Amino acid sequence: MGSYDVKQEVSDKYSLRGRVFHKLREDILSGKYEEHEELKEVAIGEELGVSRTPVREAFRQLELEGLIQIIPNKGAYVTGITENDVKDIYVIRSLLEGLCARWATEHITKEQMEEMEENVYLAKFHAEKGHLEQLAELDNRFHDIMYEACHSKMLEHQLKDFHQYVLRVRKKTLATISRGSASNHEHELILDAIKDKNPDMAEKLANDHMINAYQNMVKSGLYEAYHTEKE
Amino acid sequence: MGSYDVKQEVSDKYSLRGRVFHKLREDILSGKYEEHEELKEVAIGEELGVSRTPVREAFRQLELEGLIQIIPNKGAYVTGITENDVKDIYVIRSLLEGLCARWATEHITKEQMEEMEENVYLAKFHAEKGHLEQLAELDNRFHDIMYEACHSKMLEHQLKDFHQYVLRVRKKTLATISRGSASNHEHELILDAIKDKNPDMAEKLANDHMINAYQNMVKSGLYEAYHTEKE
DNA sequence: TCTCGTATGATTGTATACAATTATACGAGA
DNA sequence: TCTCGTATAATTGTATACAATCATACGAGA
Repeated sequence: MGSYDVKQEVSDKYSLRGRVFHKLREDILSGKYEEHEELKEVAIGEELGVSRTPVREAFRQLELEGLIQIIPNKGAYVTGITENDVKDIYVIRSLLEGLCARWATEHITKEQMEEMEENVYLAKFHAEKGHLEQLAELDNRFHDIMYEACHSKMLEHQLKDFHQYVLRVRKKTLATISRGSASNHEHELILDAIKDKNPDMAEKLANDHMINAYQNMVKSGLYEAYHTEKE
Repeated sequence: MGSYDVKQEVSDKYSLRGRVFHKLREDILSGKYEEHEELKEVAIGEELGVSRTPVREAFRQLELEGLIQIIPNKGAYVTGITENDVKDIYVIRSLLEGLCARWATEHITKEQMEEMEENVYLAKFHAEKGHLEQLAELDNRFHDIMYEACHSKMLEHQLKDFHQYVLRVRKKTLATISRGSASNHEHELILDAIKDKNPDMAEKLANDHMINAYQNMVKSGLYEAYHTEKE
């Protein structure tokens, strides 16, 4: 594990606040709440069986993630995530994943390199066997390794944030073996570029990898099925 | 104002939580606390004359910003910001400001364009007069306009976050008239590229603008004077 | 002397009570 | 009927009380 554990993993799951935070984020991202809908502390608290305190703390975090807007002494209103937001995130991620790959080329450790190789090798196996669940897991892990390997706390933080943000959408996009297989092949190319100490190539490949992931998502129509808003 | 007011402006200044949040962020960024130093809720509360509740909520926000790390049932520890972090932020910002300029070229409104022109014109005046304070203010505003003009909630959010993050450092870098003047000239070039509907040029100029800002900061030695950590 | 377990204190997690603010409803006056 | 002001209710902001967890100190036993 990297020295910088992303927030969700360290302070969550075992606290009420963390559970509330994740539940609300999931609900907002999955479209349970209407845009501009008001979230009331007591209502959420009762629904989840907790008091207002953890709910309030979760609200503060959601606000910082841009998922809700808190107007002092008034209320909390969901901001939601639109199709355009997702598109924008993928373009931004494309740039940052490229930078990450570039920096990883310079800073990756022997251990990280070995885990990447193992990851790609294993993924190839699961792709052939049609193991979607494992494939998705390995895909996540590949990116996490690269985030850690880039040796930049700031960049790692940003990318993990975005990754979380689009996780639900992304999960569905990998739900086809063909994309999963293609994705893993792209991972392999990025890995080779890093091995060859070719930062330009690594950056470009990582750029393309994100764009491909997005375009596949749009093409496959899985994304539209997920979001049902009118734009 | 844009449709998406950044969090700090909406829910702060008038709440204890907001004040605590800003105070702690300022203290952490300015190096008041040692790295890995523990922040205790009651101590902070007493120091600022508030109860634990607003302190806790501020902690949750600081954690999400990556400035502190909260270990459940243990404590909150400052993460701080190193020279490397600042360098990374500027590189990341360089990419994102470039993307922002590109998108602004496509989406800027007539009103935003006019405000940009006015901004550059005014800044030229204040640069000649040596008005540092106004120059810094206009510089901030120029970037804010561009963030709004790019018409991407996500990108605007990210860039405003980073902007806040390095604000203290940046303020000092503009504290020389020569850089302020050069910076404004670069703004003018970006503005011209946007006016000419030349996204490639706008992107490249915005990239360079950030890199220049960072290099000037390093060269001038203002940054080293600010941070006193051993790396 | 060392180790381990227990007890005590400190600190955070959560719930609740109270204060402040905002929204709404209702009625008086024009 | 309309407007405005007041009263009331609802909601958030803050403080505090209590519960749970963790760290430390101390002493019993080997």
